Amino acid sequence: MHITIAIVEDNAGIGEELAQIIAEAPDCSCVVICRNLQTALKKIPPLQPDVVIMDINLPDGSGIEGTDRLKRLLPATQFLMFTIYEDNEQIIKSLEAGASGYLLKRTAPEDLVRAIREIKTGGVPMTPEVARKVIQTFQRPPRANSAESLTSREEEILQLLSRGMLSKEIARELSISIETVNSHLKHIYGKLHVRTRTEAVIKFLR
Amino acid sequence: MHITIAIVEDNAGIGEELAQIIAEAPDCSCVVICRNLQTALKKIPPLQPDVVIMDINLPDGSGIEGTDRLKRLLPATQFLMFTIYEDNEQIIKSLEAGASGYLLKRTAPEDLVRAIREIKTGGVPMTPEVARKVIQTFQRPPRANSAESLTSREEEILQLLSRGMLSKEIARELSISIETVNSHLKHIYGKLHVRTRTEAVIKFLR
DNA sequence: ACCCGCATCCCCACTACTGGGGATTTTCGA
DNA sequence: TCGAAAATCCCCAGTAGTGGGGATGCGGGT
Repeated sequence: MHITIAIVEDNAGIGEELAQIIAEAPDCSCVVICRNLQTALKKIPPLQPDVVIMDINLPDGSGIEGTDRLKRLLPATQFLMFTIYEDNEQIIKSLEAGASGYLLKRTAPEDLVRAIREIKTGGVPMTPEVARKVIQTFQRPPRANSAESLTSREEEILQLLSRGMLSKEIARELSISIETVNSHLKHIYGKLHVRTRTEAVIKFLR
Repeated sequence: MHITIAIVEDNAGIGEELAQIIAEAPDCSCVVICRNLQTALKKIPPLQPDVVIMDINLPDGSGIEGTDRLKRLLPATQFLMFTIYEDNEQIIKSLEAGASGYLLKRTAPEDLVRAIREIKTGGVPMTPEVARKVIQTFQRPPRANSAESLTSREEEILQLLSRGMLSKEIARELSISIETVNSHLKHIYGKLHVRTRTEAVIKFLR
């Protein structure tokens, strides 16, 4: 089960080093090293590698953008980000673009090879810190105490609101008049400190 | 560096088995086994365990709800879901409730102990399949056949829309007229098959 | 018995949004 | 270079939403 790998990394030294590490693994081989996005977009698609190791900081654009473009052309290829950035923004954007793994550049050689094998077999190689950041995006930030609590009726209406229903439809659903719905909405807006239903829904959906 | 563990599991057999596995690890000890949510909510907080192993299917409620409640009382405690459910819904809800790990019940004993150590030291133990499902929630689902793709300008406007901005504000932000914004909105609604901005935002926020 | 919060309903004026129509210029790929 | 798609702007009629105001009745607690 041989794994073919493409590297996108602008720093020649690091690129060589990665290729070296990969070459030493019996089941892996590096098929190309690209120093910028343009080259990557041209050379990688026809090679159809199993895995692409992608740096984020590239001279002619972001590796995230590159991942996004390449993933559309190569849906079966796995993308492993390899970067110094460990902020939430970069991590999440990478995943959104289609990456399935995220390593920091301080990763040890043996861990890199392990990550390549892992991503190929359906795993999600990430450093523990990165994984924590990812799952934290799911967790509700500590409830803002500025938001006064809604009554049960108000919550019920907010729930329906967040399904995209019009006031008219909510009124029909709850068998009350539209005036009442709008009255509840006024109170909801006041408590959530928003001015439109869309803002209210956004807050509700976090 | 001893790790104290609480188990919430309604099935007596499985609970005992877990406790047994934990007892065999030199650095772990199980401080309590709870067979339902009510007991867990009463007995676990004063014990302040390092890790809680939580089943999802409990006789008097969901382990997800239990995690949510307990995590508020024990923010430093790590929650490891241990369940047969591997559908997206349960996984995501668990993470939202505050869980930091998610194992399936077919996990081997040695993997369980490894997961406990991992979650304690800031990692995110998950089976590869579960991890894939998690990161897939970030990835644009393969463009729904019915949903035509938005142009970059349309996406940009949808982005601002999802921040709760009025058409007027979007126009000012992008230095274009409100008519243009509304024109883009019409196209967005058509492509997303919605009739209001709130619905569009809901779809955009998934 | 009284008050207060909640839910209900109503009115009004104003603003914002929706959904038709059409028009022009710019951009970009075949 | 030609044409299609995108982005820009405009008008209009109708609908929906926002933000004031006030009113009634119900139930819980002091």
